[in-house]
Amino acid sequence: MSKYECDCEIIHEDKVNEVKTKMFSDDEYLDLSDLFKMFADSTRVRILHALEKSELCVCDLANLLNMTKSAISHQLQSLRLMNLVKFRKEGQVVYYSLKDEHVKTIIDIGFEHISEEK
Amino acid sequence: MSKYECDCEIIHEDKVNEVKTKMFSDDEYLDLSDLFKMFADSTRVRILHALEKSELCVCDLANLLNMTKSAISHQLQSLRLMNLVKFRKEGQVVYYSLKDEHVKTIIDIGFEHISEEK
DNA sequence: CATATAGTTGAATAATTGCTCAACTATTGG
DNA sequence: CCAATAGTTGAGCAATTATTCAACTATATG
Repeated sequence: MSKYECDCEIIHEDKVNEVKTKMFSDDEYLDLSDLFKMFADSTRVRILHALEKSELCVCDLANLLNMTKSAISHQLQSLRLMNLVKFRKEGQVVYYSLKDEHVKTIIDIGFEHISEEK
Repeated sequence: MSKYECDCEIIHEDKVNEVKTKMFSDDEYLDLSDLFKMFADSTRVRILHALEKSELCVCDLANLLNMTKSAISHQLQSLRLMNLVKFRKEGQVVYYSLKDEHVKTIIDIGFEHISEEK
């Protein structure tokens, strides 16, 4: 079917077919890219990096990043939906923290990559 | 200065100040989020995952993903700019491959994270 | 109960961005 | 030189999205 929508001939059919067997489903790539979208905004990555250092409330994050509570809260909702942060409520205050170690590992490798560019 | 733009009081000033000393510069977070933008689109992440399996030309990728050469080429330009892929030209054919191991590591941890959600 | 603060939420706006389309370059083969 | 194919590139369109704004809930305190 690819042949009908792609605007060129297969150059290396064997290689393409072999790679095709090793690829995942479209849904898995969509899930994966949705996950990385969380790291693809500097506000969210700053939130994640801050939470890596300490549990913080919305107000703390707003002060740290010099942004409104609303802006921070919106981003925290996205991060919650992607299972990257968890929270606990104590009175009026909602404390956020990282859900697991994946976040730290991903950010660390990212920093490693951009450091090597220089 | 934060006090004038943030719409709330600092709740935990000590924690916030401590985290502040551990944070990186705004530019570094911008670079980092730019890097993760490359993984934040399902087309690009499929290209990267395919190149992890084998060196491929633009035509191969277009066939594999059932997209036009133009769309693939545009994405490859972005990936080149972010130093994630390299290429070699052989006649009319341009072969792309991954530039280093960071891509594989980042994708692997991403898959690990979304697999654990189920 | 009234007030103040922490936080959430939905709509709207502005900016970003992925793909298409058309035109272009480069290389190969007749 | 001409035709065909691989690949690139820029403009434009459509869709996505980050932040703002205003209204809202929830909790604590007097």
